[in-house]
Amino acid sequence: MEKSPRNTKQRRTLAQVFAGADQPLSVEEAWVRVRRLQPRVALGTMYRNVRGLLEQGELAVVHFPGQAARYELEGKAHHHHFECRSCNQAFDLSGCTDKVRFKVPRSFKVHGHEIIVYGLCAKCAAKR
Amino acid sequence: MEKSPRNTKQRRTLAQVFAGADQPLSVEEAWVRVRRLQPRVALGTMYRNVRGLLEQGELAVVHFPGQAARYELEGKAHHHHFECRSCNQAFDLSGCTDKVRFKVPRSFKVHGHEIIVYGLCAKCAAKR
DNA sequence: TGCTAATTGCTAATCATTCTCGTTTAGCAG
DNA sequence: CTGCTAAACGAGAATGATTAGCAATTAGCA
Repeated sequence: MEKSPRNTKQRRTLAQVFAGADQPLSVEEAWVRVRRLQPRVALGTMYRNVRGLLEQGELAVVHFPGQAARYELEGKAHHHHFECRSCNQAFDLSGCTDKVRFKVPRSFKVHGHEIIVYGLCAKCAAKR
Repeated sequence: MEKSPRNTKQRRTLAQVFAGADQPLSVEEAWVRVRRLQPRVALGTMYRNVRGLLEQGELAVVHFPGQAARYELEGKAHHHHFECRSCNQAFDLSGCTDKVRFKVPRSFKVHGHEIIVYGLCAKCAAKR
């Protein structure tokens, strides 16, 4: 047989936090939320579980240049992200012009792509 | 008056290495090449100078999810990157379908975007 | 209810990057 | 050409994110 991931309380709480999140969370951001529901969870456990959920395909990574990795529930429609250069928050951008064609050499094998748009979010843009 | 960046030997060698590079280099990759021309350069100095050149607008950063930052000469034509998931090398992709339109809320201010295509490079794809 | 391997909490270790500090040196004044 | 001073250097310690190691817990099946 394969593996048998256990349904621990901290794993459940973590999944619950991501399910209730409206934007990608870093491990530490998630940790803060998890501890509100269940104090005394180790940060290391957070990393382990995030990795676990990631491998099970329940979470997806979102990388922002120069920042800690963030995660969100997998299975959303194909979308990309916006990063505010002022407050560093991450936002989801629905849709992606699928016309995106890149001049990748034929010999290369394309698995996917990632697009990050950056600038200022509404709040930060208003402050100027 | 402003600042006065000194024209040191290590700064010159570093610029020279980037000028001769055909792909984005991480600080450590650049370090290896610099030391071939000039042994006994400290890694910390590499970071300092990369940052300096970056601030002077002579270098541009390229971030690859989960990897150390890479740098390349600034001023190339608008282009994006390909990351090989097997050998982790970075390749330049010329051009960018400028039709790329994202559904960013009007209130957001867009500064730019970054696209990363990932998969297998020619060499790694052939090994399968 | 009991057993055992998966999981946890805690701590030490790693990696990339930045910082500190005493020493060297670019580049201008004399 | 010689001196001076702040910028830059080298070496190593410090930081932040993430992973690994290990003894103590515990989920889940017999």
